[in-house]
Amino acid sequence: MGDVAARVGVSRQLVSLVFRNMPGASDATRARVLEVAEELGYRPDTAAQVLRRARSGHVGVLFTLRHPHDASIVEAIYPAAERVGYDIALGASGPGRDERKAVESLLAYRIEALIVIGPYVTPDKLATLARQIPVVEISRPSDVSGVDSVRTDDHLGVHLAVEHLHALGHRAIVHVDGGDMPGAEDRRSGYRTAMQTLGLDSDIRVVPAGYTEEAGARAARQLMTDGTLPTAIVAGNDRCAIGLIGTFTRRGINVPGDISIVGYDDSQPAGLSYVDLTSVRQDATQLAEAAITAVSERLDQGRDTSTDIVLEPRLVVRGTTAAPRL
Amino acid sequence: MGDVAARVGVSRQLVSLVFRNMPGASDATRARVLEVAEELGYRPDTAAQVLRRARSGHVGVLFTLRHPHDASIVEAIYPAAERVGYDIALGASGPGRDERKAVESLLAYRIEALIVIGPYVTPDKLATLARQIPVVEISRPSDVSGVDSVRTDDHLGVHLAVEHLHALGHRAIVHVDGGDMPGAEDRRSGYRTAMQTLGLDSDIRVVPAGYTEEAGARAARQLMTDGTLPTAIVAGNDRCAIGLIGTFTRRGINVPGDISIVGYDDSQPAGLSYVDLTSVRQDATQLAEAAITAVSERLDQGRDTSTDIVLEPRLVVRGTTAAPRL
DNA sequence: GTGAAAGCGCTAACAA
DNA sequence: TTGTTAGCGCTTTCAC
Repeated sequence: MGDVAARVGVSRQLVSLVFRNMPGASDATRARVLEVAEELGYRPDTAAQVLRRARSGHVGVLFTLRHPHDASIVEAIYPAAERVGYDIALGASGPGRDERKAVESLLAYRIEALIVIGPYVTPDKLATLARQIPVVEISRPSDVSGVDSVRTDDHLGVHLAVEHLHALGHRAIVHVDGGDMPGAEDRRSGYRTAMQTLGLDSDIRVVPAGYTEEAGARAARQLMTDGTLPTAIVAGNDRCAIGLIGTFTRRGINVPGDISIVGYDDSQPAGLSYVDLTSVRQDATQLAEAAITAVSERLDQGRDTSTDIVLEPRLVVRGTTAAPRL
Repeated sequence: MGDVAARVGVSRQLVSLVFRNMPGASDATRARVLEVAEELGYRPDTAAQVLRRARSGHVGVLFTLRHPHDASIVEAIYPAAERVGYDIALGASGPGRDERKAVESLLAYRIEALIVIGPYVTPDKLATLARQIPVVEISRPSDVSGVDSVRTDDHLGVHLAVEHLHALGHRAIVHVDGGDMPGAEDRRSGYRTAMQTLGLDSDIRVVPAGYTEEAGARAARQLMTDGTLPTAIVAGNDRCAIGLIGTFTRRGINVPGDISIVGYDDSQPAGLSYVDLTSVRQDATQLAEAAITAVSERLDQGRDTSTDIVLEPRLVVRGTTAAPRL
């Protein structure tokens, strides 16, 4: 930095101002500084900035690499964070890296807040974290005080799915659920109340599964073993739905001819031409923005009460749902 | 840190030693320091460490969030890096975050080397980078001097796939390729020479596609339009294979009954029960370890020549390949 | 717009 | 094992 300053013939703090886009330097000087910096290959050192500043300006994001929908959220977090002036520090967890280590490492970077995507952090761990920095959990209603949550209205989302199937003429609608994954409980209860509202109490049936293709595949096999298939299924999420479809199709059961299937998330695979899955859309961009907004409110506006932001889901009708065969 | 030292009744540098696992502190003191640190919630500040040390001890990893196989590699990089004492700084690129920004930000963290996973960095950009720090490219043979590369022998991998199909009795074997994606060129040429070696010159046919499900789906539609289908396909990668299978299956073409399909990567979806895809395995763990080894050789052993590490692929036979229908 | 001075939290080199 | 000293690259404050 000294080199740049010397070469341009200005002071070091002027160079610092320029790089931080602060007022105090003329446009000409600004341009000159940037030009010389480029020439010299100078780049401000993040570590030094973080060390010197009172605040690090970094928000940690804890995520797993396995879920396409989570990946979309991570992607959307970057531009959202940029808009409010925060940098992102990524922490991956998964086999080979437990989330404890990932969190420790993020904290060592002095992150000011943590956004948690995905299901693998226990509530009490979150509570401990929340005592140190603001924590926002995406996709799961947080029962932990001090932790904000951002999610879509899963109750309503499943309601939309069930209504859609009912409108097509289905009555035997099964819910293949997400077990204890984020949002699964709300989706289950949404299914139950929707069925009741539509007068289908006696058709209520929940098959326990999970948020993976393999869980969907297992549920499909179980349904086939059990005897008569339902005419429609609301799956816990898209991955589960895809596992169901793959398994049914392999056994000669046609989707949507023999059975209609609705997914949840409207993640990238749902839109693929040969999948063409009817799904409940959880907008990744909206979730990301809401999460960053929650962070910014805590950090920049001094909010100190928990918030639970609930976004509205939307049903995206595609080719895996049709009227039941008569 | 001062607090911890004071509380234990030792010097600050002793505390520093303990946290860096350096010799010079007795076991008893070590335990006491750790205990008090825990109690006080003390954690060494990474920014300060990086700033002070001559070397940052960080290796950057540039990746996209879209490919399951890349995700597996990222996961495997963590334990590999830990073993040689490096920390990982993740930089995601994708829609919402271009790789230029991602790289800039990693560089600003003073990373000592960069591992690039995936295809989106242009060779001349890599060359520029390689002048600043060691760069390792995973999955693609690097044509850029100064850039190391780690990959599997794609030529051989496809050869194994073609041989397997030939042994089952196939002759009309098509390659649905990966376009200009990493490794695609080698896979194409591997296909050609394998076909020639087996005396199937006249059956050689390459359909241009890409590394995504949708590219596979398009290729499948094109093959169906073209008239007679081949009896077997070697796909550019697993995602492409899955797109092929999905599209064929939807049109009533049975896999492997009507057509056998081999993927490439042996990524997570290949092993799913209802996919059960025969595929060429590229071991993510091995790739990750080799990449870290290459980094460590440059950084710790002073290697200054480029290296190109080629791992051996292995064919994993599953359910999407069978003898052709007579 | 400048220049001087201080210090973020840590590591390193050395002598004790 | 300890204390001392110095300084990583930057931001901040203040008087000019």
